[in-house]
Amino acid sequence: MIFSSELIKGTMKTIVLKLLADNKKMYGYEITQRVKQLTMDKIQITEGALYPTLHALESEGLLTTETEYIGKRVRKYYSLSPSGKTRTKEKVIEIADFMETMQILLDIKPRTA
Amino acid sequence: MIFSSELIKGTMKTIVLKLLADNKKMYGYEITQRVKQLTMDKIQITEGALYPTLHALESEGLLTTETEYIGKRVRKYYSLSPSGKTRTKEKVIEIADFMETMQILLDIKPRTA
DNA sequence: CAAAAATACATAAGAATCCAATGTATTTAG
DNA sequence: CTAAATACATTGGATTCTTATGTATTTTTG
Repeated sequence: MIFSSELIKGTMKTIVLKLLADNKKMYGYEITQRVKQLTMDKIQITEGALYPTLHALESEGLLTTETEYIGKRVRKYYSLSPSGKTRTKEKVIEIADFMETMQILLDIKPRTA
Repeated sequence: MIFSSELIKGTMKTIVLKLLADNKKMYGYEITQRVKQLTMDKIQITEGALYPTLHALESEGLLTTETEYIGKRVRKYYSLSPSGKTRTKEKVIEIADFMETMQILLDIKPRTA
């Protein structure tokens, strides 16, 4: 099952931020592949969605970039800025809280891990 | 805390459908108040968001309506159609699955209820 | 009782966000 | 040598919700 896109709306930024928090630096294509792998293909971040998001986060000052050349190919690495780290924590907490609220509202029992 | 609106995007329809599954019939204003109450003010569904959603669900054939007069005031009740009931189950399962995936991705531990 | 708040419906313009499609270019695998 | 994978990016469009506005009735409160 691939989740309908409207569910992913609103979580894109947080997913990207969280991955960068766990991995120090990543480049765009790597992010799409990592999400695909971590979610067992349930969430597919397309490049048309990712790159605008990365640019938006960068212009908000949450990300910094460094460019590397792999042969002749450009690779653009993204990392969290200090404010990016703070914001990531806030956003993860917000989603966690939101999901608890939704579980009550939709009467979903969380699995005991 | 009120959740940033982009999180709620994509869950509106499911919230409305689930409330109707639990309550047989409800009217618009009642839905906004119930959500507010059930979520302890964390989710506020505005009327500008709700009515278009209700009309969309109705035109998809998931809801049926009946009008009542309370004094001179119109009250429009919404109920699930048979296909609405089916769809509600599907959508709740989808969100439950999505939330589990997000918990893995964001490394969130679900509370043991 | 008059004014304010709550109840109850609704629409319209706009912002935000993501998707699909498209484009370019390099590298690797068959 | 050709196809697939890697890697960047933009554009137009659809969807979805917000803000603002509008109308009207009923209830509460000073």
